[in-house]
Amino acid sequence: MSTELDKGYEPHDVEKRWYEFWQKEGLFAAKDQSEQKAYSIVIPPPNVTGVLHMGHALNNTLQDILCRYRRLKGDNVLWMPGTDHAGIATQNVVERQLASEGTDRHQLGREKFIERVWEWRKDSGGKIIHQLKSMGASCDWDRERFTMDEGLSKAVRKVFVQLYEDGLIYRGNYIINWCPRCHTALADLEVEHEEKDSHLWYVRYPFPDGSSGITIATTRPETMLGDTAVAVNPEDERYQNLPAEEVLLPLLNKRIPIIRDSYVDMSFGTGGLKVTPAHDPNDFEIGKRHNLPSVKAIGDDGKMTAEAGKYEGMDRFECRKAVLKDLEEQGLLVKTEDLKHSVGHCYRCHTVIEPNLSLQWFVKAKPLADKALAAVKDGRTKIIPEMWKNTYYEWLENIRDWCISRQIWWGHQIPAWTCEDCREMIVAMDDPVSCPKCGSTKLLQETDVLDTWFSSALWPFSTMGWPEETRLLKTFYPTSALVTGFDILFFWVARMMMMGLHFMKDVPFRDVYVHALVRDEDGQKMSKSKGNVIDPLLVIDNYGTDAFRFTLAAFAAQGRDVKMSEKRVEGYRHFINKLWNAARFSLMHLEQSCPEIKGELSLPDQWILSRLARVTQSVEKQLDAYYFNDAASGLYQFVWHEFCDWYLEAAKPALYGQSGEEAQESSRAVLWRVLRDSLILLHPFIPFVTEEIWHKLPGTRGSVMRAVYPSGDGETAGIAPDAESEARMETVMGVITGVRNIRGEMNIRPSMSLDARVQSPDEAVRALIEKEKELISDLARLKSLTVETPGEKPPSSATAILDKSLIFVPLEGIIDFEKEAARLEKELVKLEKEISGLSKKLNNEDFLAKAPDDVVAKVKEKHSGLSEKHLKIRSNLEKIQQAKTA
RNA sequence: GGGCGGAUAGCUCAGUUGGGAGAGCAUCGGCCUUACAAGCCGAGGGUCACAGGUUCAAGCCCUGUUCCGCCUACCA
Repeated sequence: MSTELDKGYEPHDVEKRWYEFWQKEGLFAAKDQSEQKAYSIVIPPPNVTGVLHMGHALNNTLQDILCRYRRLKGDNVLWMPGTDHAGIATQNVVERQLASEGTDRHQLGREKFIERVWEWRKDSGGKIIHQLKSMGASCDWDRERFTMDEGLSKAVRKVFVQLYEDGLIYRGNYIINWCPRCHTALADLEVEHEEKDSHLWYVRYPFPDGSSGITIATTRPETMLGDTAVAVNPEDERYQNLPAEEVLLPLLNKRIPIIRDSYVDMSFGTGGLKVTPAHDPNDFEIGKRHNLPSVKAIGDDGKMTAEAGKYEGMDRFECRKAVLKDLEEQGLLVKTEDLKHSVGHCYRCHTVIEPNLSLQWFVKAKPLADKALAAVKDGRTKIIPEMWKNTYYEWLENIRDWCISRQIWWGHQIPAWTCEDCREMIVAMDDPVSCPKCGSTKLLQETDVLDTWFSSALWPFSTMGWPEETRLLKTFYPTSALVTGFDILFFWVARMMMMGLHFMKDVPFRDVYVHALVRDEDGQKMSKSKGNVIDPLLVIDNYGTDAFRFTLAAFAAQGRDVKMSEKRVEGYRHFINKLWNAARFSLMHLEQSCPEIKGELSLPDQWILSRLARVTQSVEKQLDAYYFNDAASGLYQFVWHEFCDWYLEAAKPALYGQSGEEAQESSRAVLWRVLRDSLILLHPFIPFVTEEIWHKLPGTRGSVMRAVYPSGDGETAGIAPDAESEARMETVMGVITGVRNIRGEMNIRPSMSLDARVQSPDEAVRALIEKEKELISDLARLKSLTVETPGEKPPSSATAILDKSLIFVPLEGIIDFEKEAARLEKELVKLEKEISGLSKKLNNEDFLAKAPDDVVAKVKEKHSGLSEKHLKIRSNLEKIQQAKTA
């Protein structure tokens, strides 16, 4: 294989090639059983109807980083992929398809319709899986699951039956959230509330004799057609001695009772409340307390029922207008006020929700929630960042029963049958043939299906083969981590906790890492209607997957939203390219050999190995704690500013053989080592480019995914942080920077070689600079460098100060005295500010007495250092000013 | 109504034990220096939202205020 690299990195064919390679080599595969440490993550299953958006991109990048990192560390990693059947959403998609063909599901029939959905799924469902692959996701694809698969359906059924037998599932008539468009009940969570400008209408319900009556206030006048009472607070003095105990319901001219209930807020409106038990949860409760009949005036299709009299068949919003118009004409509309109130919408189709009385199935949530609550409180499951714990507690502590039945066709049909003869309810694992009570064979299966979230609540164990006792479960349950957005903390995470604890007797995951939302660059939520959506696939096309992934990781700080803009991705593409070119340069010097580090190392060699050891340690620490951004930016800093900017430049003479063969050998060895380790460290973040370079790097075999993860602890790795080399290198870099600074400020072209003199009272420093003379001269572009004890300042020279040393650059004929004076003055001002701050501390007796000794010593040292520096600069400035006037 | 988060350089944000205010981008100046102009070298830029408090010491801890964002709620 050629070791030549192209001048710029071209991601597209590289990505495709390596992804296929990884799959072919089975590098994503988990072992059912292994000596290795187990690490597992189940993917938050995207909707089978879904297309990849920024949220998925972030979510899966983070999971992939964790999984690739753990694999490199030698763990047996299972990343379980799959999709969710998304009952309502999928049914909607196929129904739209039918509509375009001029038919609908009722014409087709249930069985045929389900077939159609499966067909749709085969053809176009699961598109998102391919898109995840283009993100580089290293899921164990051979294990891909779907919530409607046979195995998972069995798990669903088992759970339903057992919960029913445990008394945790019941059926009953309650007010639920009804979506008239999707034609199904929804859980409370599935209703999205939005503040809307609306009105509060005051309507007079006259007494039977037509006299004054009671005026009520309502935001939904159409529901009055289902009113069965008017309520007032028993304490309300305005309604103490009424001439009648009934009023006439306008428009329908029906007598309804006046009831007294303390629920009524006397301060709201007129203190009169219309009661519609069939269309309002509160009214339903009041109705129960007072034995009121429930009248359903709005049907399941959102149109008025026969109970609505002449309004029958009218759409509910049309009816509102008609009712208001009629009331107005009859003089019963007393007044209209503006009112902001929140209106519930269907989270799937955004239709206004209708609270509706209906026979549904519910999960009794409290007993399950208590366990889920305890597991986080006692730390069996950790939520990261911690602030989400409160949100989790808050919800579980106030949980209400969960409506799980949906009046759609696509989903797990509820395994319940009613005997037509004796009305016995049968809930069973196997379809019953006859009624166990009366023996009748006339059994009718419940037509409702279960909420999709019911099946996804089982995901961590149903995907691993439960209810069978599989080896997979034994190896990987509880999973190590769950990575998810906070928007499904309740929908999914809390419910998985409840189900996992109930059925597996253990939490479903050790850690829950909750990441933020991806927003646009102005912090707005991305949405199609706003037109600010950035398509991840387009980003990948334009910048490459690695650049995109690195951007996501670098911005994924805990507890803060990720603001995404293409410009940022572009910035990180530059980083990928930088790495690419560093590799290109390195490979020119590495040729075929895979050298071993031996012999005496140069200072830059020692330094870069120490820095490598540090970044290795810190990346490990950061990833273990889910500080993705810190890990990413630490690597960025190391690769670009330490490896490329300093090490490669410093190592050039040695690499080009200008310092002898031995130096060339050892610098090659160090270069190889640093590049190799960097590739491994970077691989979880940017898998493609690292794999590509890995294969060009001599001395590597197979995939970088099979590499041994480096460690920076010296013991096992041979490299360790080395504070002394770092300090020495810092001094050297300080001298170089000092000269460069003078160059920059004096506008001296880089092509001009300079002389420099360093004066230092410190013998060790003089020796160091003397020893590294060549390196310094090279990087600072000096033609001579003299090292001496402090003495006379060379005439017409610019000065830089490094600790106790002075760096002079003689600029005979070049120096601009004005400029140099200004430069020094600026430096003085800066120093004075710092010194005065430190003096203030040192003059404070309390500080000296109470602060820890090491802090005091540090401040003292700093103060004296800066004071000395100040003195030197001032004397130089004086000389410059003399020279200026001379 | 309840709760949570945020306010730090022009922009986007780090700042995980209270002791140095930092990065990237943008800006300005200089460079085609044999990996990279998608680059290199250098520079400027801050009342850490506001007001108090604790402390020898506060971006960080406490109290209050303002403004943004989000979640939650049976507000007719």
